[in-house]
Amino acid sequence: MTEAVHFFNTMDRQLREFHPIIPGKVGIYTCGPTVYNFAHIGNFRAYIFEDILCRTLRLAGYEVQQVMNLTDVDDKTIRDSRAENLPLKEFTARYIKAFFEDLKELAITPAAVYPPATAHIPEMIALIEALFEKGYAYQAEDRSVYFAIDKFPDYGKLANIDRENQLSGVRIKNDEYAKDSVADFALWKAWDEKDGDVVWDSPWGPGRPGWHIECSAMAMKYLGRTFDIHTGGIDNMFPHHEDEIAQSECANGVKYVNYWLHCAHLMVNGEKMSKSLGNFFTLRDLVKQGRSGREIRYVLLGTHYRKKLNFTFEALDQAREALKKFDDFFLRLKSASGDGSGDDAAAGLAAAAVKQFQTGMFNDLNTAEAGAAIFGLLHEVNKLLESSALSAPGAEAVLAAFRTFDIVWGCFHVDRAAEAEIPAAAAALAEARAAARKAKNFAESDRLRDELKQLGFVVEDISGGGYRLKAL
RNA sequence: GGCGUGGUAGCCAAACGGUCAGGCAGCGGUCUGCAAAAUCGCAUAAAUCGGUUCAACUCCGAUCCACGCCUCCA
Repeated sequence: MTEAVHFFNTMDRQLREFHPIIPGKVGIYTCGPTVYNFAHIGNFRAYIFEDILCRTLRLAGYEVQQVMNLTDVDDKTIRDSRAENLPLKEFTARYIKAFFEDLKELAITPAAVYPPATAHIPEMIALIEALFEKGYAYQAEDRSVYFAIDKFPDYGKLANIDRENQLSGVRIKNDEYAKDSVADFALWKAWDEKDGDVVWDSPWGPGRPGWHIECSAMAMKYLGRTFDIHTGGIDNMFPHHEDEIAQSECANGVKYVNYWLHCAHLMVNGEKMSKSLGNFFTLRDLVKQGRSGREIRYVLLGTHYRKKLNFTFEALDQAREALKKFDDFFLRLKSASGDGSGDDAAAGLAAAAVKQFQTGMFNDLNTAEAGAAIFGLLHEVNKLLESSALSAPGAEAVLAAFRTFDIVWGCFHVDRAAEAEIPAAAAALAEARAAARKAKNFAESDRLRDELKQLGFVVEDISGGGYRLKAL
């Protein structure tokens, strides 16, 4: 059983109910990283969006097969590996490793497959051969192989690009191109000196695949000639995705993708964050500054994926406060020992909140609406806790709702295995403070509280004489 | 030049033609030895100018501003 979900399909710019090719199953292809550097959080905005998408589909009852490629051969990987005098494979391995570490830090659920481009050269060659047979590919004087976009009348349908108008102003160096038309893109790039030892044999001579063909070949290998969802950053829409469509549909004669979902940019100080502009933070930078993956995840999922997100440190501060609030809430729930008179109410509130949460997420991933459901539940249940109306069963119903939220949001960690370990020294101080307090020696108890703070712990008194010790 | 997106309170961010978004921060009260946490209450909106309508933040038009794609980019 699956529930109805709606997505905005870039192809026709409409909100559409999602219908998979095979009932109950979804195949998703995502353009992954080019592994020539550490990914920055602008990149991770897209990966978080895709993670949220997959998790939402799972919540709706789908079995999700996500494929994310690793572009481990292209102009930049070759350029930078040579600059460091490293074999390409060794160079990219470093960033592949870093990428997976970063995914883990952000609690991104791994895709089913991460196919590297260099392991799929034969598939790419086969695809180019098919394009040759059907007359869509040609080899130019520079020995590279190009796709002839004039042969594909649908070219531009995704990005809504009109070739005639498009090409006049921008590209003036027509004469420098060996290809027939300036817009034609490379399927196979003939070897040149700059490529060094990065080279494969092909029916057209030594060289390497063009970037676009990598994705087409791997997507259809793992998901079939037509699959459900293709995602990526909006800047990949043209030309990359447009080119994928051209190659794939011309080679196969069938529709390539049913739903295209594109994520808007992450901005910093009002400008796109990108490697080429140099205005980027890597995840590592932020972690080094004491920001957690959890906080960053919370910030990145807070804005609707089709809207630009302006990244600020203030937003990270806000995330920290909000998450702290939830952590505290879970602790109080777990030790709820009221009279139980509010348990039924809590269960009802939890069920309603889950429903609203789903309504939001299933409506084109409206995280803001889902968030309102989450905070609403927090607020109402806090009142029940305040009046000691909640006992274990009621509290458990609420915790269960948060586990459901976390299927998608992945940042609450209701059942984090161990709470931060309390060192013996801190526990002793807290005990001493409790004793001083009991003896109404408040000067001493305040002094001990300050000492605890030095150790990184906050102590909160609970009415009735108890206290709670929390890591700062 | 072509194509496209957006401008909501101090900050972040939704829905919706008529009734509350939500969060963070702030202010006042309750609780507390004092705090903290929680809780109750409060305030601050819809770039500008027109139009449609009984009614517009929500629809239409114009203007201004910002940003993106058209070239490697999530």
